[in-house]
Amino acid sequence: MKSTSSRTLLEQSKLKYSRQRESLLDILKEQSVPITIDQLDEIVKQRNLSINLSTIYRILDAFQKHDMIEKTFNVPTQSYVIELKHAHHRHYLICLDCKKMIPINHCPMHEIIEQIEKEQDFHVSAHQLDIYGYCSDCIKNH
Amino acid sequence: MKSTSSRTLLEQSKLKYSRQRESLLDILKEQSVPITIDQLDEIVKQRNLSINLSTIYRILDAFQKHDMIEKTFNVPTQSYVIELKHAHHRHYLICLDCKKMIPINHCPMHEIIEQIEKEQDFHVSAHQLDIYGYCSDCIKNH
DNA sequence: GTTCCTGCAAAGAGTTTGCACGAAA
DNA sequence: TTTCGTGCAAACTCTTTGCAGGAAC
Repeated sequence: MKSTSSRTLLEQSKLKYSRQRESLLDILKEQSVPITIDQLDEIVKQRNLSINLSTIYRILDAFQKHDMIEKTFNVPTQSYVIELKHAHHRHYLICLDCKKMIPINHCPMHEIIEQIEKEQDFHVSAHQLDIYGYCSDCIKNH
Repeated sequence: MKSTSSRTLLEQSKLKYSRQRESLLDILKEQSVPITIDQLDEIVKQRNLSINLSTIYRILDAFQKHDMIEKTFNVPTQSYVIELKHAHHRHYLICLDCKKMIPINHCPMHEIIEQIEKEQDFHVSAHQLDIYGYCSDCIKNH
């Protein structure tokens, strides 16, 4: 399975091409879990891509405005994390010890949200759910 | 129903008494929904309580370490919010328009968490859930 | 040729820290 | 008397902004 090229993704999102935008999209596509802006900047530096940090912020803003990424808040590390939007949105188990993020495959919120919309006079359009605890590796080592 | 005095709450949490700590606890106890550090500072100023902002940060740290408050992240406003811990933890419907936070009375996560602990090798100890959308007032006005 | 993206440096917001003084126990 | 909380100012981190040059279309 070959994924859409970053160049095409930019076109589809009606964003101008630039080397910097392509590189950041490439990096985000490789990630299996969300990363911080700091980690993103680190990867950029490791690969000698030479992208200014303020440019990274501006590009992430553009990606967010064009609905290409999700920026959420990771409580245990107290930092923002970024991920490309997936066809089906994801939730994570977050280990309070090693800070690892483990995706949950199915979003368990559908029924709950239906119920809330019925009971409360509120139109739901999104939600955030994170679950904290300890992963099997960290439980073993204690 | 009279709530425990802030002075007693401090004793129970094994924190030294101070005028500043008592005042902040008093303010937090009055709130029906979480508030930002900025809003807390505003209330302090309105009441001429004269508490330095760095002291507010230090006191909130102490409260958090002693498990007296919850500090979460409010996505629509992109800011931290603080609330006293309740006997039963709460989740909120957050209006993307007026930013109002509406508490949900019952946490709907129990069964979901049980299922996750069974399926995945992960010990759950906490979770965060926020639901975003539009409240009835804001729907009316559009 | 026009638009808009980028690098750089500087500014800004929010938060933390060192230190001396003062209050609580 | 000892411990520790507080105010103040300065430092620090993360993020945003203005501007001039350069790349995309």
